[in-house]
Amino acid sequence: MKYSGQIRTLVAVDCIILGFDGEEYKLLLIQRGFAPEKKKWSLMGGFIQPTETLEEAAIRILKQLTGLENVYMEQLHTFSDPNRDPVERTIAVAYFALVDIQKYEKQISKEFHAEWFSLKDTPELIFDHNQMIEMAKNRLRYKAAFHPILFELLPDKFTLPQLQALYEGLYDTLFDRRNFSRKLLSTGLFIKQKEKEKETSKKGAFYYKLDQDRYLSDFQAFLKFIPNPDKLMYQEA
Amino acid sequence: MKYSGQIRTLVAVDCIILGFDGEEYKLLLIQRGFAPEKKKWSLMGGFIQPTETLEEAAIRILKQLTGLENVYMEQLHTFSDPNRDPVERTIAVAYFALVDIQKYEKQISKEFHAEWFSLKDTPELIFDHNQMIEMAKNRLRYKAAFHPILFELLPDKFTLPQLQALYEGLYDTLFDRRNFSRKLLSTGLFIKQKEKEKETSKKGAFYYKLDQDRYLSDFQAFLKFIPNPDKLMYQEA
DNA sequence: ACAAAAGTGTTACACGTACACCCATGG
DNA sequence: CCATGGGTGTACGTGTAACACTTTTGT
Repeated sequence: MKYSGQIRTLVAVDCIILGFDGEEYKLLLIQRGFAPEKKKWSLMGGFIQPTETLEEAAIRILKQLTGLENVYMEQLHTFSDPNRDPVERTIAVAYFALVDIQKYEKQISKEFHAEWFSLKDTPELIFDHNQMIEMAKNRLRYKAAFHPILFELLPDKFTLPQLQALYEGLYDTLFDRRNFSRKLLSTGLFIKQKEKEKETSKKGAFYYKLDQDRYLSDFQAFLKFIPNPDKLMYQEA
Repeated sequence: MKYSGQIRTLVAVDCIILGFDGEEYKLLLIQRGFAPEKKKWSLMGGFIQPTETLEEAAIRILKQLTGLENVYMEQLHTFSDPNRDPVERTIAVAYFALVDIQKYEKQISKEFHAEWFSLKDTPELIFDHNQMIEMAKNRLRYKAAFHPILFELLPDKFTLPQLQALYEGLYDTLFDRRNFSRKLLSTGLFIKQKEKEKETSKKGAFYYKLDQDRYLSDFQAFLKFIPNPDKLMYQEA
């Protein structure tokens, strides 16, 4: 039995993959290998398969095209302009992913004509992909303001200066060193390491690691609006 | 020209319509008129048509089934479990809408077997609709904590006690009257009216109206996390 | 006159912000 | 030994939370 009198459409998944190289935000793009718009830069994308969910499709596509696995990913928005794809009507569900750029930088570039671009200087992309990226940027800014999410972009060990550069880059602002470190450390999410990073400065900066347990349990901690937020539970999904 | 070798699927739109009757949050449901699950309660839904966007489909469906127009609506999430609809694979894009329950209460109920249910006591719905509602609840709580959005649920004129009940209902908490009114009035979003509402109390409570201009321009004002948020622009879409 | 709900004022505390100094190290 | 960047401490102001009293009016 089927529903009658209704149209069926293609459903695509597009992944916005963001990284941070220590100085600025990066976006992973590929050169589209088939028509239309062949050779033009594009988000990683593909069509959903009969037995998988959108999440599974996004994970599959990410792995196929980049080798990346176990990365932070969330559904962003579904795009549906009837003419967004000139070939045939296609609904596109956009996901955005946050990855540790160093961990994967090498293996990616060769195999699939993939390349990291500066997020501030994104080329013109196919279809509505530029719009998707705009939305992803906004979502990330929004979410990072309340949730400890940006650590997904850093290596396991990172320094406070690195962390600060990460936040400063996202909001295009400068933070006071002292206030920044106090605020971040007061969350109790970080474990100070004994080693120092000595590449970038003479004194060296201590490494920190994320306290994974607290990270997972405190992810929701944010609401100033509610008097006693401790008693409430929030989750977006 | 078409993309070859790919499946096409049905795409449905489901609307989660929320209201507030002065005491509690309400949810508008209809009795499904066709198989499967005929007669079971369901969200308002329908299939996307060839030349419309998802947004347009949501607006169309809302109007067809309820007569409602010009209401607050935003895309919530896209659901894609391969077996979520037993008849045939269907991707569902959920939207949630906030409506002034009084404005439309009467005209709805008769025509389409629609009914308001208490949000706290939602019946068992078809497919994954209960899950959609859960997500809508969370999204609303999340968003209302930072954005002046709940006014969409109130009539043009409303009192501070009503407003407080609205917030208390959403977060299932009690607020201090004095602090609450100070905080809300300090936003400058409200215009005090000369008339009072005298039904519910002896003294009567002054009516307020939303300052539409400020409402639209201050909608983004929220971020505590960033030192000088005035200089930044945020928007989710 | 009293009860019930609306409206306003004050104070203490916490948090965010601004700002100055000390520390460690490589050249 | 000095320049550079990392780390810590303190004072001030703003905003939030806790709390008590007055006002209005129907019965």
